[in-house]
Amino acid sequence: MAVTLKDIATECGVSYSTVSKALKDSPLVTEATKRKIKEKAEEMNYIPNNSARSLVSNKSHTIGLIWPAVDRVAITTLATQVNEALKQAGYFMAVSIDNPITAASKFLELRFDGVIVFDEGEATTLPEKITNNIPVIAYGVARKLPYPIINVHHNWAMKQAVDLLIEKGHQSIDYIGELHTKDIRQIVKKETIENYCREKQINYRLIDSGGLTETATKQAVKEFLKTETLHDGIICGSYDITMGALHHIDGLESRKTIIAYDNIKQFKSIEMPIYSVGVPAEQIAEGLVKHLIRNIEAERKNTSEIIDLYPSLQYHEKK
Amino acid sequence: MAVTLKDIATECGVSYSTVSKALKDSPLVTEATKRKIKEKAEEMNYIPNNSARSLVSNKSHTIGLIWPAVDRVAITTLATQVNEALKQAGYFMAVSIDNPITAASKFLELRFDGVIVFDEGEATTLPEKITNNIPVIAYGVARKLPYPIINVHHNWAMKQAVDLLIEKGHQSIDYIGELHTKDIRQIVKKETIENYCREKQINYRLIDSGGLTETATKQAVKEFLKTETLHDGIICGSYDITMGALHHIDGLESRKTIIAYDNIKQFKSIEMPIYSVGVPAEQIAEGLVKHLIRNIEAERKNTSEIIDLYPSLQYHEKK
DNA sequence: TACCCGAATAACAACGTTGTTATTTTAAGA
DNA sequence: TCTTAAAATAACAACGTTGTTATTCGGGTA
Repeated sequence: MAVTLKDIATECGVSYSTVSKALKDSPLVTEATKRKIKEKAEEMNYIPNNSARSLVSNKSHTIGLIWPAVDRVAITTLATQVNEALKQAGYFMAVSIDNPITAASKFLELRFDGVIVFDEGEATTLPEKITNNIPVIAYGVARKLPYPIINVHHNWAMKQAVDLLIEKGHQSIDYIGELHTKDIRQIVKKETIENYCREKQINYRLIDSGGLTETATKQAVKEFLKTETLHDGIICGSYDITMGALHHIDGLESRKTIIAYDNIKQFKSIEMPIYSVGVPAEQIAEGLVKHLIRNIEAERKNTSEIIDLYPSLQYHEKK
Repeated sequence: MAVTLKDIATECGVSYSTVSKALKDSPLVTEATKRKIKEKAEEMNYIPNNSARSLVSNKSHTIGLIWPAVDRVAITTLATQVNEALKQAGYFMAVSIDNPITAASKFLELRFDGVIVFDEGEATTLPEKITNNIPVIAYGVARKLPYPIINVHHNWAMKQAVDLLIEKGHQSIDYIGELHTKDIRQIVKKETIENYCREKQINYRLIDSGGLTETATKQAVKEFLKTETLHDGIICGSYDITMGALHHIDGLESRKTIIAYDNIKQFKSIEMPIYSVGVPAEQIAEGLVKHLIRNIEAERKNTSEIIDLYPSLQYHEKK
């Protein structure tokens, strides 16, 4: 069916091993021969067989990304960045949106070179039976795993946010975010606010956004405002939550300081200036890829390390 | 490194070909031997090598999905459904969010069995050089391609919507949707409204949502309402656009009829009852998978056919 | 002219499977 | 006990590559 090295060899009147060498620019083949072979290969639309290559070289130059919850906008940006970073490093990224164990098993069967997991807590833990056999790196909230995890330090971000509000003179803080959830990211943010505000002896309230979407938040804040008013120092748990809350915040209320948590850069077309805190997706992607590739190339066993990335504050004004 | 058939064979004191047969439950091996081998394989954590299998059988039982724009919610639902349908049919789905040509070339090298493309028009057309070598099916708006495309007939949907509004007695229609875009889906919807309303001699206005998001629509409709008012018959181009528009529509205005275009089923927690029109994602997924698998198994060449799926109207009320 | 050396190319083994063919083992019948 | 057929298992070729080893082919030198 498909064109093989042998077909090209027959066509060019050389042996197939010469074709193999020619196509990978080996110095063992004359320039003239190489040129002829390459032309012929192009003409015949030769497509290398990765299965055969992988069989002999034990390399597929493909990385599997396990991404069970394809929704969040922030993480979509991250996926794109990871794809880019991997491409740069000479690897192809194949995503599975299946459940983590199924996905990882298949990646193993396909002899991919490594696995990246968008970790969502317990349900996305890969068993050692799998992780003993392939380099893995996770992205998520710090926890003990048989493979490294990159942690964007949500609590450090929240502390920075609180510190800024204090510095700006706010004595009372409102945190708007998802409170009733199993999403570990949201839990960490919420709990950090609680603990740190107590520690700093600052008043705080937790306002449930009722979900991670703009719509949910808009509705929730509307309800909240029926009986209470918002404080001037506000921390929002995500980009979408910020957008939802902003429906009810007058752009001219310059007393207010709003800090949004997120990993994306563009906070554009917002009426009032806001702060954001988080690790840029690009930086996370780079970290994931760098660590994974290093482990692949060193043929190192997975370790339990936790790799911390520290968020930074940014100020956004409508241009 | 990894455990192979040979390792299991040595361990069990049989030949590797017997192990191969045992593991796939061939009747050529005694039950007792099979049991012993299977236990040993499990114990040794044997993971079949897909590269080797693929090399000899020319099957990888893997389908590549080309999905260059990982964002829209509706299409996320579809991806999940496609994954499910493929799994049901015994195939694994690997997604690439890279550009279509790169993705398809890699799928070819990896010797995947077929390709599904979420078509976005010209930029996502695969060249025959690729499509001559692997079964392909696209999902998008009907157009001539060297491979089949499943078309959800946006224009038929829009016509149904207009017909319903006419039937309900509305003489003037507002269409809220993305007007300035290269997204062919949006263009088709817009143009169908224009042409069909003219044909039916109905007044219509096109209101630009300024994008496909809820936020953009909310803002756009707000602007619009500063100088004009909405008609009672309203068609919204998507789920998110509907949500955006609903911010400005009083839940009690029962004179109004709102029809939302989308392929998802859940239009929940909406204040006022609305209609929706579209082909359910599940049905699209089923169509894609059925056609693709059929072509794979029949080893048929790709054809240029256009496969139409017809949308249906649904009524949604808050429960 | 015969010899040798290096350059160019060819031949071959291996990777881990599957499916076909060959060999061994088992048990039944005489 | 021997023969024979069937059942069980073993051996082998093939899939398309890569990397190593073997062979061939031209010169240049004696």
